[in-house]
Amino acid sequence: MAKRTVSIYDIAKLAGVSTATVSNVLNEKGSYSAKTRDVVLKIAREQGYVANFAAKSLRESSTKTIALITPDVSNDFFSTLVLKVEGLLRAAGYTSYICNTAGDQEREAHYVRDLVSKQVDGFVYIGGRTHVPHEVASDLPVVHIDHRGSSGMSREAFVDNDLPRMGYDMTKTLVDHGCKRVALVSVSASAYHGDEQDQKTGYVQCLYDTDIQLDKNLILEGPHEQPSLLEAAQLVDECLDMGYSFDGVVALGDRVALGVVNALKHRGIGVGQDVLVIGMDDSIYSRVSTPAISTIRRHTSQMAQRGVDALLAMLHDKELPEPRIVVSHEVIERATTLGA
Amino acid sequence: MAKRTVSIYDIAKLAGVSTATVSNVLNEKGSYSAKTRDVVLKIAREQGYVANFAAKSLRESSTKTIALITPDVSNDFFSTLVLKVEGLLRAAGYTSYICNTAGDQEREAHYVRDLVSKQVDGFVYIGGRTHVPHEVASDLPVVHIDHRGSSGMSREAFVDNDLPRMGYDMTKTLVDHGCKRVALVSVSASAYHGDEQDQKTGYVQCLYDTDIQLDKNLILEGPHEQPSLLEAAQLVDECLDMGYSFDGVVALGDRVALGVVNALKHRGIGVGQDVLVIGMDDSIYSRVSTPAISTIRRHTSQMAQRGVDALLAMLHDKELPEPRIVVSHEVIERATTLGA
DNA sequence: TTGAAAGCGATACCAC
DNA sequence: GTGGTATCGCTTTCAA
Repeated sequence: MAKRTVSIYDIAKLAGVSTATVSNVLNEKGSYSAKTRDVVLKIAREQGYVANFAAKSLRESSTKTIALITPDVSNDFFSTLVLKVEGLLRAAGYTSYICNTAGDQEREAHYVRDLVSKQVDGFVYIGGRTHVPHEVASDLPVVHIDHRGSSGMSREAFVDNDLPRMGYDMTKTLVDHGCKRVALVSVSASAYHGDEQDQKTGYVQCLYDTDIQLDKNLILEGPHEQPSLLEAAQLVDECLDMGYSFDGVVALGDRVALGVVNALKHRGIGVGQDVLVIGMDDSIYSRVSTPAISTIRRHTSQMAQRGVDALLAMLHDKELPEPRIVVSHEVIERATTLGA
Repeated sequence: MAKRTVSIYDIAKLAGVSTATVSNVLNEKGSYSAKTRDVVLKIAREQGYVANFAAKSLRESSTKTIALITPDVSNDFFSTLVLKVEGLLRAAGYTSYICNTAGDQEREAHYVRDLVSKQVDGFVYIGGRTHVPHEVASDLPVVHIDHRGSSGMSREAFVDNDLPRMGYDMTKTLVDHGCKRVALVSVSASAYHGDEQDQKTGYVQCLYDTDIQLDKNLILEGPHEQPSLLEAAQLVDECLDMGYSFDGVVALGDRVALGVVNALKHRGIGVGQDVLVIGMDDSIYSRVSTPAISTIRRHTSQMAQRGVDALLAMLHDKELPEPRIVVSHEVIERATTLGA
């Protein structure tokens, strides 16, 4: 293990050739004899040579690196998307830089600056709601996946679900099972307050379409200060303590749904019988629950694929076929709406 | 928003000074008049100037970037550690590169090569078990947190828990509550087979110390092919189906514990009454469960802190006070050992 | 206080 | 097939 980092120049000297030739061999470009190639490769291996990425990207003004910006990697839904996007990018020869903003706009702005400085080739926003214009001299392509907001860049694409329809379908599922009083529970991080208004629109619309009277007391919205699980349980408790009742719950998020289920179980209310519950995102939380929670599957593979496709198209300066992509979703029914 | 990326040279020309002066102003180094500073800063801001990181790190041969290598960011315990380490490093002026190896040694080797090429200043391994010697010319400091394996680098530090003692304490907790037949359930990723042997040692030792006969039929070990939750449930089912019985379960991991709890509940066995269960890591899984699962808290903040301290010490070429750091753990009792 | 110029490591054009 | 050399953007030394 050499102490000092070995450069292309060292290889050239040891091999008795020029740096140009070494570069050619190492990158399999240009032409060189088989003998030269063997010598160069052998010496490079012996010396533990690794190309200096800084020099390379300075010269090529490209890093083959994409920044993934997400508010919360500990959120199962986001992290799934992040992992899928990362995998697809890797397959396309790009490295990903995963940035966790924790919903902090200032931190995000700082990140963006840093990333532009680090010469990333593009941005992918995954989840959340931010509006941090990129106030730096760059013209990088940006893709937003399940992300409300714009970067102000000229080359942007958006991949999303039809959120109002999602809220509609969740509500409709409960109504179809006979629910007459459907509550809505939503816990949003303070930084994203109002994050889930689109789903709420669908909820309201569905109630209207099915001639169910909207009851404002059944719209339970809370900030995301403690874990959303506890927050949700608390909202349900408060609602019931005040004497309101419901026979169905649309929970905007599986974690929220799990909190609701726990609170109901705790009160001896039959989840899946007395009260039906549906969550959102088909995350681990909906599956570990007993009873298992009905939810909305959002087709993350497709979202990741479409997003990466759009990004690659922009990176290669191709025509963008569709700047706003809508991916379908699907209702997954489990015990909390089907009963035992 | 300028189209072309603006360099220090552009700023210098516009400000009517030299690049050296611009560099000084921007880095608050050397000396310059207040007037020069104001002009330079104003122009830099107007032009949306961002330093080219590649050029900077090429010149300084330091990137102020640390690579964090972890097998599985979707594991709550690892991701907590990753986030804490990242936070501490950020506070110290370092950026983190988060690398998810998925337990794949080849992928890890590839990563390491890439990271050395990218001129990271150091490595932190978080979790898992790998032994990928760094076969590249570098002499970077490496810290291992809850990670079995060595990089072969000359400057290394290790932060860990006392794993045998952990297994011992888990088992002892159950025995202290009166358990006589204690099962051990372990689900390890195939890549890390035998990952949890250390805890098993403690389990065996505890049984020996408390005069409980070790029953090999109660040691349930499975590979981690499907989600460990299901795997664990299946192991429990198989064991019971074969007619073996137990009154306590040491589950090596909270996800495993949750699977065990679900399987037992499903059979109508009173968890916390008929059978006591203890998990490990104090992750989200132990808290979302009903009944809540007793577990081992591993003091991740302290692990992160000690690890980062060691890394910074090595980066600054200080004396390393302690190459092998052992962090304490703590038994957290909840409903699965305390009953309702 | 300011500036000219060398050099970090790799690439690529253009001679040979 | 091979090599000399300008170049990417920035920092830093040394002189002015």
